[in-house]
Amino acid sequence: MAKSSRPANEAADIRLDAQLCFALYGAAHAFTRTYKPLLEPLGLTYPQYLVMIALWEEDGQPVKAIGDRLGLDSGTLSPLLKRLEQSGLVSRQRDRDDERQVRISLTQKGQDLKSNAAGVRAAIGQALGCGREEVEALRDDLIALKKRLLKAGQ
Amino acid sequence: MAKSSRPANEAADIRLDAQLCFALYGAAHAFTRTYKPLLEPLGLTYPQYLVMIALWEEDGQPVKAIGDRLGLDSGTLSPLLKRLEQSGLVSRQRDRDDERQVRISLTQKGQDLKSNAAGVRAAIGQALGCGREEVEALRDDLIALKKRLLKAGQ
DNA sequence: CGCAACTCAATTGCGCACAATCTAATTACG
DNA sequence: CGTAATTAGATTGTGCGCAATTGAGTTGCG
Repeated sequence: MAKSSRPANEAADIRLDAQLCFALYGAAHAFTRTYKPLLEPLGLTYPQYLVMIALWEEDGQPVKAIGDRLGLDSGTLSPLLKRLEQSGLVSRQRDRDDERQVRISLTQKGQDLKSNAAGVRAAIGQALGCGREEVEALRDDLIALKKRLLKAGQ
Repeated sequence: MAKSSRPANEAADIRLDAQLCFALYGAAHAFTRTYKPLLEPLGLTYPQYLVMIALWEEDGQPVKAIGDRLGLDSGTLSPLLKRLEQSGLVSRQRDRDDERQVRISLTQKGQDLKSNAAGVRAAIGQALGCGREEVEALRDDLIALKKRLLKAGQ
């Protein structure tokens, strides 16, 4: 049974609260708002933090690889990486074997920042305020959802 | 047991794929990418579509109410609403009883657009490619997640 | 009443997101 | 070999998202 009042024709229910996309939109914004005060002391925005994680996982990646990893293109990454460079966290150098590529490397300062990330992660865990299993289940559902959406768009 | 290879200390797992926030970030982007070609014929962006849904639910709302509903502030809404006005979908007029407020009303064209929204919704349902129950469960999890995050940030 | 506190909307400035375009470098192929 | 097609990254332009500020309007309180 439906859990609350519904229009007669369920298929046409266009209300915001009925829609998965709106719930996703709101939850994503809530997440970045939660991160903001945690990342501010590190001098990072949330997308910059994602790039740093990608680099902590594997240093020296070309821009393209980072873009594939995060689902971003050069139009977003080029200026973002330039800001990270200005912050002294990464350096950028052309690959000698393929001069089209620009490899992004962590500076010492960028590597050192990784230790702070554990604290951020812990604070987020607190804010989530629910068990690891729940979080992992939701995460996996979202990954599956993303795959279905991307596949549907070819 | 863990479902895949993991660093020794699970609590410190900072990998992108381990994180709920990244899954959420990716799913949200995948959603707006799925919407984009569907909304383009209507001349709407995804956030504009959300505003239109809010107005189809209740016409004549002040900017503040729309902002509360969508979690956006006037810095985002003022220019967005101006664009909707230029598209001929809404009109804006100051409330006579409280001249601080600007009420947003649907034009005839804005009201007519609602019928197209059903098609958009159906196409998204196709792209989701999974049962209504699953979608609703995920939606409710996300709404709960959002509430927890916002509460944690006071 | 009169002034302080508050509320609403708009604006400015910065950063992300993405389409479209451009340049340079590499690869494929005749 | 040489030209066409492809690929990487940067740039430009538009729109969202949000903090901070501004200014007009309203409310509260002595």
